[in-house]
Amino acid sequence: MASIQDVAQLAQVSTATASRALSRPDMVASTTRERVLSAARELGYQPNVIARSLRQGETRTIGVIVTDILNPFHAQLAKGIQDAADRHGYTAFLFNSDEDPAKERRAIDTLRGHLPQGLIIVPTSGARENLQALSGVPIVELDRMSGTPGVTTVTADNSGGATAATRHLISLGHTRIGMIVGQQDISTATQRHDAYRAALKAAGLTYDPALVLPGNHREDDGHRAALRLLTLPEHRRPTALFIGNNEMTVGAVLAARALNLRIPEDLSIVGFDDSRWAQTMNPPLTVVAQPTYDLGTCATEQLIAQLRHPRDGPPQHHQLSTTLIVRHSTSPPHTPAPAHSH
Amino acid sequence: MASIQDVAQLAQVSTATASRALSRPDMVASTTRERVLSAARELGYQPNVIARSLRQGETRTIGVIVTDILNPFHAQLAKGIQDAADRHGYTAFLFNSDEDPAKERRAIDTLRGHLPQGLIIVPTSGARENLQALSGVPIVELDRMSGTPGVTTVTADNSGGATAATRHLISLGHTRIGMIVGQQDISTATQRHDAYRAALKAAGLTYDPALVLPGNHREDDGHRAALRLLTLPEHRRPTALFIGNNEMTVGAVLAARALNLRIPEDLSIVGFDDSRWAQTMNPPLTVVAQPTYDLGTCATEQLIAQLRHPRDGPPQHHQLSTTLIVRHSTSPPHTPAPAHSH
DNA sequence: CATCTCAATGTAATCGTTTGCAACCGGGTT
DNA sequence: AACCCGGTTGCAAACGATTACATTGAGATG
Repeated sequence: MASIQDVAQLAQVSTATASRALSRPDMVASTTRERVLSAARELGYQPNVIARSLRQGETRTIGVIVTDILNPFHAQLAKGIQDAADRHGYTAFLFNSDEDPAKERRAIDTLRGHLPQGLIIVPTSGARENLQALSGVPIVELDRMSGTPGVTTVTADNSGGATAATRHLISLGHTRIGMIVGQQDISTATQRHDAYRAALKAAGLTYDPALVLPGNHREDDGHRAALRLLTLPEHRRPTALFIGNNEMTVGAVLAARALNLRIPEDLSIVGFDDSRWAQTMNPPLTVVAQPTYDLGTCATEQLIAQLRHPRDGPPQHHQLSTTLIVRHSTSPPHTPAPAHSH
Repeated sequence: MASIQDVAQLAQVSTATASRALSRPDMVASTTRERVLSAARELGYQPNVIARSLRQGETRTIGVIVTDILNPFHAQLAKGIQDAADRHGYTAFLFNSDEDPAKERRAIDTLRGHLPQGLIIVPTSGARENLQALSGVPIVELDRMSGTPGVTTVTADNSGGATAATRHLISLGHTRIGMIVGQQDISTATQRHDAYRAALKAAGLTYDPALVLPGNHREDDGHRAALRLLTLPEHRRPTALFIGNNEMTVGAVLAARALNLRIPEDLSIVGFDDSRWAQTMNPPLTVVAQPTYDLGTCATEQLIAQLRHPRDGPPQHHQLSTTLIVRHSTSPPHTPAPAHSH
């Protein structure tokens, strides 16, 4: 691999001038500049980022840690981040924590050695502790908030989305609305849960804890939880489910199918986060859509702005709006044969 | 960030001993070693990978370029690669070419500056040219083969899969089997196409070029192609479709639905590559499944083996087997009302 | 014509590590 | 007592870029 020494030698100048010709064109005479540039071209010279980073103390690299790259939601976040970073001349280093604090810790340590100039992270429940190892590096938390002090956050309007979802079900006439909620220590889960509860209350419906089950964000958690909710005795079984994340929604839909419940006739379902799957499943799923790709780009823009002009002020919190997309998995509840006239 | 100098100073040794204590424990007296290690621990020392790479000329980094991280197939490849790389102490640098040779070129250039020790790539049609910039770096082509000389390849058994898919449809009694095939210059597309053709021939069926349409691997290509095939006059319309990749299959299914064709009664469909979507769509899709994650890990193992023991022999070609999974999107053709008695 | 100025270039230090080589030391051998 | 040996350690040179500072030379100024 050609080094700048080779370029300098071929162009008959010192490495200093060669370097300047390439990165500070106006500091060198035009004739020499040409000589250097053509030498570089001839040798296929590509600057050694490693050496440059070492000298300059800046790597033009940002770290990215998501919890599950196989989840299309995260894949899309990652793509938004990478595209935006690329536009600004930064390289994004992508890691996976698999929702496991220990893996997150390892990712952070590996990252640290690479001297990232900033970090965008979808935090696990251990993030608050793990992130202490990275003091001095600007951090943007994406999608969730771990409560780490001083970090900028970029999230979706979870409350608004959950409120809209719950109101939608209420307006259709549902009174027994179940919810499958994510981990208690993940901000998105609690926000959605709180909003659901508030919306019920605002409509004068009672909040029934028996209709709310926790899950660990994965498909089988959704499956298990849905199975329990949907096998309650007929008069207590929820006629609608609001499910707190995309993966669990898949599990819940499959559980409903396994029980031979028709959607939406026997059970209305609203999921959180739109996806290819939600659009093409049968029937198409009513969901709260998030601006996923934009969440990624927004986080990146924020981070890079911060790298350019280091802030002192309090950390910022950006919230992108969500949209309820009504498809065909929701309808008025099917009133059971023996009319229940109050 | 604490450097090795700080550690050395705190432990009252030279940087040389500090370095050795950390990376060549047996070269230093146990008491000094302890002193250094505890100093390192106390300072939270994390070696600067950049400086180390510069000195050693090896970065313990491998580049990864896939064509579309949003495609679950590629996301899974990426995960397989990252997990395996991690196990061997390598860091994977992930890039996206978006199926665009120019972007692939840029990714390679960026990568080059980071001095990756090897590259795993799902090549675009321009790869053969683009890869010349990386001479000297071991390369493994994954999923597809660009024809670049000297590179190791790790692919799925496309021929076997396509053969099984076609035979399955034939054995059900279909005689007009259409195919939507990927780009001509991508090896997976041509292999699947050739096998399909051969299987038809072996069964004594004629290959009808009008039933074979090309697509660019994306959903809307599949949609468009399927629309054209399925609106052929009744007696020429295919009763079954074999579709050459996962994204296009989505488009084709949606096209069939738009035309109110029932699957499998009016149209049998076999897709290539399994997915969550294929399993949960209605009806569940018959597919040729690929060992996606394993393709990723296999590629990584191959690459790392090569880094350890540089080869001179001819490049190796590994092929992982595929499996036909029969679900409910395929059935015998529905004989039209006016019996077509031979 | 001496001096000053400024643009263009070169010299060499620097970033944090690793590592070849030399130095040192204590103990065994001759 | 001189020598050697092997285990520890330190000194200093790399790696490839950038950049503070020194140098050069040509043209402008007095």
